[in-house]
Amino acid sequence: MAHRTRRRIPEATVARLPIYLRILTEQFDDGVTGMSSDQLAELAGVNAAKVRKDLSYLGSYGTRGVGYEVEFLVYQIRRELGLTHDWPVVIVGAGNLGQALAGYNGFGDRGFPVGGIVDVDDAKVGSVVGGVRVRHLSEIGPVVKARNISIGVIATPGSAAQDAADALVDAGVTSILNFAPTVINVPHGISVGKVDLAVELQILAYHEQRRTNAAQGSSLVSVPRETHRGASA
Amino acid sequence: MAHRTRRRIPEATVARLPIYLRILTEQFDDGVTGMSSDQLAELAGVNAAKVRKDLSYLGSYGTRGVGYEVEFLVYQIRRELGLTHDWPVVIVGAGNLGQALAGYNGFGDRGFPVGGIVDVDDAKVGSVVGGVRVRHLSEIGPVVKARNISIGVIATPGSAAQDAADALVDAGVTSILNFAPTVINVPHGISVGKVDLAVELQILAYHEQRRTNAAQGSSLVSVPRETHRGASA
DNA sequence: TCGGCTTTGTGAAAACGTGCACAACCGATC
DNA sequence: GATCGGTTGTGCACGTTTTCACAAAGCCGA
Ligand SMILES: NC(=O)c1ccc[n+]([C@@H]2O[C@H](COP(=O)([O-])OP(=O)(O)OC[C@H]3O[C@@H](n4cnc5c(N)ncnc54)[C@H](O)[C@@H]3O)[C@@H](O)[C@H]2O)c1
Ligand SMILES: NC(=O)c1ccc[n+]([C@@H]2O[C@H](COP(=O)([O-])OP(=O)(O)OC[C@H]3O[C@@H](n4cnc5c(N)ncnc54)[C@H](O)[C@@H]3O)[C@@H](O)[C@H]2O)c1
Repeated sequence: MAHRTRRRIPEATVARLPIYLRILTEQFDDGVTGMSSDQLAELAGVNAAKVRKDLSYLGSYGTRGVGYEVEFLVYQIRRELGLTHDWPVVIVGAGNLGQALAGYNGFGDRGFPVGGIVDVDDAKVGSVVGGVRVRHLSEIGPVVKARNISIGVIATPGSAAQDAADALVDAGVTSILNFAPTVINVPHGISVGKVDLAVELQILAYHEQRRTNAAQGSSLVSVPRETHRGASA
Repeated sequence: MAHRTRRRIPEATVARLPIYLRILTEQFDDGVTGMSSDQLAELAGVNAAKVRKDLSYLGSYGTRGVGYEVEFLVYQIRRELGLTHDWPVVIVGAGNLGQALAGYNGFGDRGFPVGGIVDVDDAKVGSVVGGVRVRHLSEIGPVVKARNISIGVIATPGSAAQDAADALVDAGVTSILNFAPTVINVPHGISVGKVDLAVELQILAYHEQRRTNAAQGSSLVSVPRETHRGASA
């Protein structure tokens, strides 16, 4: 019987499964066939209970008193994440980043081969990067359809990111990974992931700043902030 | 009234402040001087109440019935994030990614100039990328101290990431941004951020897979991970 | 000064995520 | 076949984050 609702995995868990997967794959390649949640937790840098709860969403695939069979777990995680087949991606923007990504093997190696690259710059159209010929943005539709691509990567300047997103959606892509430092709007039902370097660095800066403030200031400080009046600054 | 403990901003808020900051800065450059939480929320793709609560951690800097003064808010966010001065970074690994990062202006433009690059490959040591000369990893200590660097970026292969992290920590760096697909161990008190391409793509693959499963299966609504924009408006 | 309109700031509730603790269970050993 | 050490799977309590909803507050025109 089909379940009434398809098992839904918490977003936080989905974000950790790829990490478990990578560790388990490495361990298996090293000849490790079985692991406990404690060992996996250690390698992943998380709590063991969290590992068990995460894995429990896949089903009860562990053996009490023993642990998990690595190969089987790899298979289950791959299945759950939809990694049983390749997901070709199309890259929009063949600049520094786009070229680096296209040439990066860790991309195709993990089941995400570059199925196409497009740009608007005629100087770049026609050149070959990472073994793929750069096409013009206007050809994105056929490119996407030819390989049945559903994931797009935006590597354009921020000012062109929304255009790129629109073009991707028009072409039929339903998931987007955005490297441009811009919030993009997409219709309902399209998934968007983002990688924003400046945000990551600024988060680190915040912690750095707290650290130094805490070190030099006395620990009892309260910030005497005024009620902010006419701060026309 | 006065809190004994230093104001602590929730991590989720810290992660959004850089986005608000970027939007506000752009708007200010476009001549916008005032904004309501609704407008900012629209541009940031989040809920307006969340914007207000986030900003309230900085203090009460809005004006009821009017909104926020953009320039003042920019100043306050920058101050809170510790962006009132530059944070030079040291890059470990001068390969494809390391060179792309070093040559990327959006890095220094936002207050994170590349203060040094190190590698172990003698063929790369001595060359100049992004205006900075590549030094040997063994010189990382002096490089870090010379410019009082506290943030390090790992752009080595995964197999060398832990070594790179250890070298960074030894050199005195207290925050690390890791681009290698490896979990790194660091002593207590060191902040670590990570950017993992494969993880992001695999999260998208999961949602893609659910979508297609749902389409052929029952009529259950799938909830995308991070979709913005209402259809109307 | 007043009242109507707008928007903030924030309590409180709901939703989500984490970690403890332990019963249930497995395999091994005697 | 009973006992034992070891590990899973999960109920529960706790912490964090999001969202709602509304009183308080500012602005403006009458
Ligand atoms: N270079 C890095 O190390 C780095 C790191 C992090 C983030 N980023 C971000 O990645 C994006 C790209 O960076 P980059 O260094 O590759 O820039 P780049 O200028 O080298 O490349 C941008 C490319 O996009 C193309 N382009 C412009 N408008 C387009 C459009 N509408 N459709 C298709 N292509 C279009 C341009 O022709 C160019 O080839 C930027 O948003 C940047 O902020 C770059
Ligand atoms: N290239 C990309 O587009 C891309 C994208 C995302 C993530 N990554 C990740 O970034 C990392 C680097 O990728 P890359 O393509 O630049 O690889 P790369 O092989 O081009 O460069 C790696 C560099 O690190 C140096 N190195 C090796 N061991 C070192 C050590 N112990 N200390 C200092 N330097 C050392 C090597 O000499 C080399 O110059 C990898 O972990 C990769 O998975 C790359």
